Amino acid sequence: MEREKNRRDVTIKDVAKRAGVAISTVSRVLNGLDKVSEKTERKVREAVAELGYVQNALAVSMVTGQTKTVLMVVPDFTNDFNGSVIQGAEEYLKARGYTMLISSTRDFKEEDFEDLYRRFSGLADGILVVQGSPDRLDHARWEKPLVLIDAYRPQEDHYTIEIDNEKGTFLLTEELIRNGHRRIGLIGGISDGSASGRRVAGYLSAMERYGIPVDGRLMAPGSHFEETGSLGMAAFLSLPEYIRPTAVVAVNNLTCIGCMKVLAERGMRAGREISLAGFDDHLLARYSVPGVTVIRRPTMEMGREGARTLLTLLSGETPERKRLIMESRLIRRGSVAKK
Amino acid sequence: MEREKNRRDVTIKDVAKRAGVAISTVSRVLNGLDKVSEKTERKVREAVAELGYVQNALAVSMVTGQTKTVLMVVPDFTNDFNGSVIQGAEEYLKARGYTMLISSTRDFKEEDFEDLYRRFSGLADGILVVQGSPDRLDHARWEKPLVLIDAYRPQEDHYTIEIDNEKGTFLLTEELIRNGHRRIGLIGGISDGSASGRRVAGYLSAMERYGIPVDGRLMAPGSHFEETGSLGMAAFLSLPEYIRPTAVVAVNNLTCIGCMKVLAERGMRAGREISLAGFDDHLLARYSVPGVTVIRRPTMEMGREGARTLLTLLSGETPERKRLIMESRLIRRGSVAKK
DNA sequence: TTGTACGCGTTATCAA
DNA sequence: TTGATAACGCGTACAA
Repeated sequence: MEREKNRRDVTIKDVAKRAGVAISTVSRVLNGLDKVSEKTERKVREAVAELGYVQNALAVSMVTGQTKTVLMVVPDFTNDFNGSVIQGAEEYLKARGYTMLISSTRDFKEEDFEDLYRRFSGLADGILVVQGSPDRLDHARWEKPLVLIDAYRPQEDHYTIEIDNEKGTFLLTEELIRNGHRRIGLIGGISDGSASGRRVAGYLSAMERYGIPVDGRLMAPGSHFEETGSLGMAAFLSLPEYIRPTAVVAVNNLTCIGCMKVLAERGMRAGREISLAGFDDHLLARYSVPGVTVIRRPTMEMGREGARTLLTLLSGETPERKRLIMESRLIRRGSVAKK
Repeated sequence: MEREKNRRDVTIKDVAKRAGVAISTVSRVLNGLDKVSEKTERKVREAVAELGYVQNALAVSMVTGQTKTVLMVVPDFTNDFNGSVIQGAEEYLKARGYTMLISSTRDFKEEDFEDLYRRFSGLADGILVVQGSPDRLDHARWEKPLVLIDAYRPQEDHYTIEIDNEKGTFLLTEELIRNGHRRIGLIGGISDGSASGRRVAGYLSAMERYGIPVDGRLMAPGSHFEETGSLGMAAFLSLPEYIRPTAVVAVNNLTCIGCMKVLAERGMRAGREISLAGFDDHLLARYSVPGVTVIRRPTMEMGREGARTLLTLLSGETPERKRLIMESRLIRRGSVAKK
């Protein structure tokens, strides 16, 4: 069935006729560019109000080449880290007259992004990507401004908003060590040169720094999924006691949640049978009893700064730096027990 | 600074020239409408491939009057109910060639929506609103297809995707009663004729059904925020013991979380010092120890069905019913103790 | 200071 | 089966 196209919306032409001026005059008033006499300006504004005219953004985009729209790409919407980043970005963009298109891409495969680029290149002025952790996309095919959030790009081939991931796991591991733990497990993480790899590195460097030999059996690498956490924790718990870690570092929020799930199922508690420290200050970390020691990232702010950087790029200016590394901090809670 | 407008993208004109045909012919091939000889079709496809032509969606929208875009409005992105609904909707839309614009509106005030309507009426074909709970917007100013998710519209003035909210709190309250509780508190909810009011109603009708007099001191109404939960729970805990509720129903996920926060702060646990039952199967309900008895709603599916209904509307057809009431179920966990 | 007219990339109508 | 061309709504040189 056909959708009528001509809703017979009020156009600039109608306004011009009503105000008794040319459409170019209306345009000038609307965009406040050239000089317009007060009298005509008033006439135009009245006509606009009376007719309830609203600019057709599509038509504007056609001629200006700008859409005033930003595309945001996230792995999914159910992860509260992503939700928070989106929130920060959306508020910033909206306040500046930008509109946000959004798409989720669980896989972050090269070809999925090719599709995205194709579909959105005409629709958005720029793109904001929250990078699922193992990621090697080069994004070279997207020719417009691009900002990556939560990505690790030491080669500085793109603008990025990051935190110091290595430092994060370093601090977590150190915190465990300082509480007397030596058999410390690491759950999740993939040493592939991405942000995830930095977290693994942080664990390793803390161990080395404190002279604790790393035991391969206490490392359960994997993608940043809940299941990685559950499997890892379950595996650790079934190790003979003399090997079993007394404390665990979970590499991100999902793996941390997976760990807690297993503990819950077995009637165990973090900080009692085993200590736990993780990334991101999610609901469960904050309000479970005991709370979980975590690295808290400025999630909302990361979204906001990503948006800010993108708009700077869009305005034709050059942001101060390619990599913006934001502060995160260690939050101590009861999940870490003295040994 | 000026952003160059002519990225000199490949246009349909370029393809036409390269293929040695008229642009109208290229358009026909692309849209597969009229008959085109195999030979010319092949020529056109080759030209498209060689030039890497991609349609300018804006220009298409200008002439067709359709944007193939849907606007989704949510109160915020950090609430995992919203995240899950978005996920369901976005996947459905994307799979059908639709693009999703998104905007968050914490307030759900009439005037904020007026703005939204204005800004997006030219940009989206339809709108999908996840309604913050106390809501009386009539949405009359939005003239295109509209679907409300998680709204209560007995007057059937809009298409809605709902669950039976009254039944939800009824079941939760009943569950507490069956476990021997009689002094049952209700936290959150506003009896304003919206979905929130139905939840209050469910509590009241369960109490009545089981012949338990309702004590006004055990009702802590309020908006669906975390703070309503914390304040309510704190207030209950400070009541003298002979009045204090032995169990509490939290009216939504945030209020439930607020309750748990207070319990955590005081070293108390749901199911021990006080029983707790709530709405929505969030992280904390699932994995805290003990888990929380909740009504689980089919969140992802609600998003999907909302999108489906909207696309049905957009295709010019009429959905089977105005109100789609989806099934939710009670999940029993340790937060409810026998009395 | 204001108006005319062209162009943005596409679809759709009408001829050929 | 194909081609030419008028919209779509707007911004903007350029002319007046």
